[in-house]
Amino acid sequence: MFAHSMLRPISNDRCALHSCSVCRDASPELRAELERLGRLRICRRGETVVGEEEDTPFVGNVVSGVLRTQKTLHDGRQQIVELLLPGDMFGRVFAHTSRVSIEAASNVTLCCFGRAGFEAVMARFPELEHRMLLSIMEELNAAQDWILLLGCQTVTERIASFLLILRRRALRPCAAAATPGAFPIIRVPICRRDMAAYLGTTVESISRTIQEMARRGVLRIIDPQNFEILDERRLSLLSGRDATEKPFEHVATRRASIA
Amino acid sequence: MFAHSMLRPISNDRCALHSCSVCRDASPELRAELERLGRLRICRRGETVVGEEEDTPFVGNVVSGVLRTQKTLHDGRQQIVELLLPGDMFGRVFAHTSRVSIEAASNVTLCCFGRAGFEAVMARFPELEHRMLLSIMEELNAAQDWILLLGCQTVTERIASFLLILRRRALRPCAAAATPGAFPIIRVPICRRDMAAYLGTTVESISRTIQEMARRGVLRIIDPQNFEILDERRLSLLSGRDATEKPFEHVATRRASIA
DNA sequence: CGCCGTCTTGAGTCGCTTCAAGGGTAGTGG
DNA sequence: CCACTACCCTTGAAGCGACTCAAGACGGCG
Repeated sequence: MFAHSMLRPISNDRCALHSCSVCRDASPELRAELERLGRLRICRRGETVVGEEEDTPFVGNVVSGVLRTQKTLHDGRQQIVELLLPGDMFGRVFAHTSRVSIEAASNVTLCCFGRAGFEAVMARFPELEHRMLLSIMEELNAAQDWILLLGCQTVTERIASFLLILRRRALRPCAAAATPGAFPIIRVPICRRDMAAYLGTTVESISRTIQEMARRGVLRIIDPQNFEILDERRLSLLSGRDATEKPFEHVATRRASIA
Repeated sequence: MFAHSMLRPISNDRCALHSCSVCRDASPELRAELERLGRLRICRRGETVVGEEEDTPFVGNVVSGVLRTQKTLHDGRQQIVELLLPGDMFGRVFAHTSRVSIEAASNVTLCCFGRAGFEAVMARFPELEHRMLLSIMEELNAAQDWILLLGCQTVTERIASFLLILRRRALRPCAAAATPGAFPIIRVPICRRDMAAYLGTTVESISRTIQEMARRGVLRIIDPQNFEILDERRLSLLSGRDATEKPFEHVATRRASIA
């Protein structure tokens, strides 16, 4: 499996992520250490980077493209647990076997560090271990937010939330350079099948819901992966997470109306 | 709110958790430090320990009882994100505002550390920071497993999984002393409403499903919180996570039959 | 060109929620 | 001590959101 991938020293092709992820604000010594250890790797869409319940030979971060981490039930049902965009880290330090499979949801470029080597650097640079702690806490926050989404939101709300999350990420300073000035455009970097596996629904429901949003003038479908947001306010309301909503309707009915 | 709680120095009532959680295997100096900092606190069922989006004044671990961490949508829908049992830690170090509300799902005893003080100890004892990293990674694993459960399992599967998870926890060496020899009995430490909010369903569905399991001889209902497992094999099959299931049925239909 | 994967759309079905009602038990106060 | 309230759990009936199944359009690639 690894034989299919390209591995080459980072020195030839410098990692562009100095301003993101683990390298951001790192002390010069630490950064030098990481650059020495890092190797660029290119994977094609669909390729498996680390298998479920497999050893984790390396950790790293996404340079370009999208990685998905997913779990599979014995009968074949799959759930995407995390989408990793440029700047995100993948792989678990100190975890000998992975609890998820990590696969390329698009063609990706990765910056990989051998796990053992990375852990050795962590031991020598407490700032790196601290940074990892914060990074994993952030991941945990995102996971718990996803639990809320899957546990008590409708398909419409999930899709609206997802689009808004993508939008927020795209507007972050780090990624802004990649899409200059294209504010009302949301680019979904994955196919419907992955959206469905991430949002806990089906491709058909996603298709129907997005078409319905377009019919109501919330967005315009440029092509299946690109949307122009026409009414951000309404999209936010559809997400069920709008702060300006009536604060408390008094105690819970579990489902919201689709309005 | 805090005025309702009892706070007293741990020295009077020694924390019984030397063998669990952060204190386990800690060096004597670190343990002394933590004992100095820790304060026992008792909360009655329903009490809020830390509110959503509030400051986190302390972190700590559960001594007895059950804590729930939950998120609330603006329209009142709630989702329990985590159940914290004896030995589990609550609160986030380095996180100034909590992303969840932490509430007592039963009467609980907590061992609390002031957050600032705890962080100071972490700075002086790298072993503590490392231990926290591992602990949060474990939490992340659990959260991602819950995403799988909520994203693609039926209500029956969720309930069976939940019961088996409780069972596994009860059998852990740490907790085993508390329930000696009562192997086939599962005690559910929370009410139906909390189960529903944790499993992403409704009290009615839970009630129906459990009654159905009893009718089929999978378990016997001793009382609403206690069940005797009559057919663990079948319960495991119902959970949809049995390892001995046909490994691959070939690609995914999203829902499983209820068999 | 023909195959394959992706996306869309329609029709039918069903699992689960919603709504409604009843019994049981704990806690409270007269 | 006993009403009285409140909450918890259960059960039934009805409705609906989302899934399943099926078919067709579109586009890329060997």
